[in-house]
Amino acid sequence: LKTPLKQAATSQLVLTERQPDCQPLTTPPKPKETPPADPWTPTSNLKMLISAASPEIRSREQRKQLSDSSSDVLQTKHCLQEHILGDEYEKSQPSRKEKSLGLLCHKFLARYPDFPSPSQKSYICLDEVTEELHVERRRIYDIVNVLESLHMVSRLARNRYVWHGRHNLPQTLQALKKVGEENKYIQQIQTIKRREYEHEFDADGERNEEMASSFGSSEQAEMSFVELPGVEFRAASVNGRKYKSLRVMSQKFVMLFLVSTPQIVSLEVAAKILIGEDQLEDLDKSKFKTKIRRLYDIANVLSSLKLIKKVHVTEERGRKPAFKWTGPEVLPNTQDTKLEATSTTCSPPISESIPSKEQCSKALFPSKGKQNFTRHSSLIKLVKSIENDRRKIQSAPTSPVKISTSTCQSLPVFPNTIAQFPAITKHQLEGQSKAAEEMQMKCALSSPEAVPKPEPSQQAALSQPLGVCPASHSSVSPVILPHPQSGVSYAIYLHPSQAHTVTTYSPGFMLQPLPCANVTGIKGKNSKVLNKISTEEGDTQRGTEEPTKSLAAEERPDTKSETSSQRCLKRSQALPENNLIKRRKSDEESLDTSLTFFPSGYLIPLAHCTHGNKAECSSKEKAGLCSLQHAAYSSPLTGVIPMPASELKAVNIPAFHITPLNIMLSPNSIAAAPVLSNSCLNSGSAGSAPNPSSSALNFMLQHIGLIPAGVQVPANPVLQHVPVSSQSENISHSSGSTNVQEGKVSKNTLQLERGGLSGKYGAVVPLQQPSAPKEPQEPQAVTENFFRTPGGPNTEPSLSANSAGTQGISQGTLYIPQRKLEVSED
DNA sequence: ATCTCCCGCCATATG
DNA sequence: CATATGGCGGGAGAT
Repeated sequence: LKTPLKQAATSQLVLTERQPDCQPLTTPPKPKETPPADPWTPTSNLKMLISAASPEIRSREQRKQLSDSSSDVLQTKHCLQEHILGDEYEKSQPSRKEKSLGLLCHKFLARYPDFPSPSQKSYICLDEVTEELHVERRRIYDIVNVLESLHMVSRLARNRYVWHGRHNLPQTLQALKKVGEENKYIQQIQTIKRREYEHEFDADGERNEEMASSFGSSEQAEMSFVELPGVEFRAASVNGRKYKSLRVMSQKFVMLFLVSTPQIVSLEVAAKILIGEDQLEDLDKSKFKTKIRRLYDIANVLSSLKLIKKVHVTEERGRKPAFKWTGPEVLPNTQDTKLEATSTTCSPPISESIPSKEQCSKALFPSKGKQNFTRHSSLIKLVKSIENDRRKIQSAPTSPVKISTSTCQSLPVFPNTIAQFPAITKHQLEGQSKAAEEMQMKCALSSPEAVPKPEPSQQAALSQPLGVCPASHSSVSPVILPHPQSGVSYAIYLHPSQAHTVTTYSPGFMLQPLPCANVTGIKGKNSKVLNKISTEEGDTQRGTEEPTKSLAAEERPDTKSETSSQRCLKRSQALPENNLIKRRKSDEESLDTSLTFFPSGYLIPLAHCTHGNKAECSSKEKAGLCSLQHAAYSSPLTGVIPMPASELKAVNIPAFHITPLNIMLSPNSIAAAPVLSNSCLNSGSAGSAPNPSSSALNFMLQHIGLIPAGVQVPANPVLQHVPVSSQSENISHSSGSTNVQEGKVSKNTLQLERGGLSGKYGAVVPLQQPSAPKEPQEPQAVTENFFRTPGGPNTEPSLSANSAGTQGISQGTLYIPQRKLEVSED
């Protein structure tokens, strides 16, 4: 009722059919009185006509090519839509796409330089823009609002904006990342995902509880807008209390990318988080829909900026729309002096704009400032959340591992390492324009990404018997599984965070895939694990990487650093653990101190692990950082399995078998994956070979927190299939479902063998390089995910060393239902 | 059917 | 008060 049916009008016209002059409709919009004439006929008719023409044709030459009637109709339609088009002939590409926000945004952006010279500011006059672009004002606001959120423009006065271009982007992103971290977004994501799987929608207290804790209990409406020093909203303008929701949403959305490990965020999750923040009370469906709509709007703009790109995450349930961050990796800033963010809520400081360049550089270089973060609700929340976490931990049923601070501390800190970073960064910055961006990417890439090509040296390392020790850092440790026959060892890096899934690859053998979910009994889980990301759309990405793509699946040196890291499995996200750590950190106030935890899913070369992890890798630091150092790097993967070169390739190949393991770590456990054992390349056959003593294994697992103290894991190959659940709760559920699932499992296995699926399971990374490329191609998507081994060429993953290191982790508990174990192999 | 998301009404903010 | 902003959600095009 409300909206005048434009449709109705349309229909009528259509009926009328060709009307040479569209004119009658000058003011089409409000014919309320013409409701339902024959809605269908006309409409359907029109649809048919349109559909008749293939989309392509339609868009290209629909005009000429189409038959008269159809063209007429189209025209008519066109006229209607654009009431003003006097001469309809011309292009008239009514297709909806032509009017998309994304396209419009491109046009808009085309008007201004990415990096306008500081000296001359460019102003934006909305009236002009709307006119020139032929769009309604409303649309421009959508674009501008998002740009404002990134501080690419700022409003001066009515109708007037200043164009800053991308100068502020680095700082903005850094600030956003920081805020995102402080906001526990990582945890929130986890929570949401977990819940999703557990029970689709059950509104039981448990859930609420969880939610509540995860999202700060109080839902203080904290719609805060993150500002940069020189770019705050001008007093005169939009400052008031209006929340600028689109702006805020946009920033939060971006934060999600910056914070999550694979920098992929599904709309669904984003929407939930954004909703949850303000009001967790009603999970209204309509609200959700609206949020999604808005997210699409934002996403379109961000896509135009090339900051994100659309992808799909495929889960068991099907594929869901998501976006992947393709923007610049955010530097882990260690301190921010310049980058402080202020919430709008507070009185906006009015500061002068600082030359962006300068700012950037300052920001990059730690001047050691204190955090200037303006305190805002997020901090408060943080505190609360921390408390909650602690509480949770303590009370946790399964006695989750607590991360002992001491452990962290024990790790050596290598401040120096960091030092290097800045230099690079600076360098990058200097070249501001795109060149700069590219450079960054390169830098980042150089190191770790190279996963696909392990070096020979690695093999050597592998061959050595590894010590089985828990890695020093809790967060990720490699698990090495001996492979009996092949003699190949695998290292699996478990990531505490979400993954929980580990994949084992067995060369020549059968593997059993254990769907995590099945094993675990948790439905959702696997799905996550399984999802694969396909990037089909990537529309216009910058040329930069194209060439690379062509490479075989295995190696694609990605150009983008971050990308690589993200590529890992889809599933995961950040772990709660990380947050914990962070929090603690924050509590202590010490910046880096000793916390070492790796970003989720990162693969760390053993050798370097120790230091690598330390600060840089620590939560915030990004892979990029690590990469720079080359030594430390991490791969976002959840599970990594190193194998001999020959095998490596196999991984890519569809044919090989992969057994996914679920390892679920208790949320708290930071621990890394344990190194199970190793076998050497040659070990050969024997399953019987008792390489890893079971006791040792158990010890490790327990140590790491992968299994509860009481649980014993058999020392044989079967182990490989051990699922570990990270969440205690899950475990419980699992037991029940286990049986049923088993059947399923087997099925899955078969499928796996067929190929294709490989990608879906956890990430497997071969440590060594495959000598011969067996199967060249796998869908890139899959490959990408799998092989993101960090570590550049130099990096050698020496499993041995690091793995042993972690003692601190001891507390972790590995939950492995025995049954599952049984199931697993057989 | 689902995913996208355009369109534009209308509440608010601004001047 | 007239406009400028921009929240919001219906509903239709794209797949």
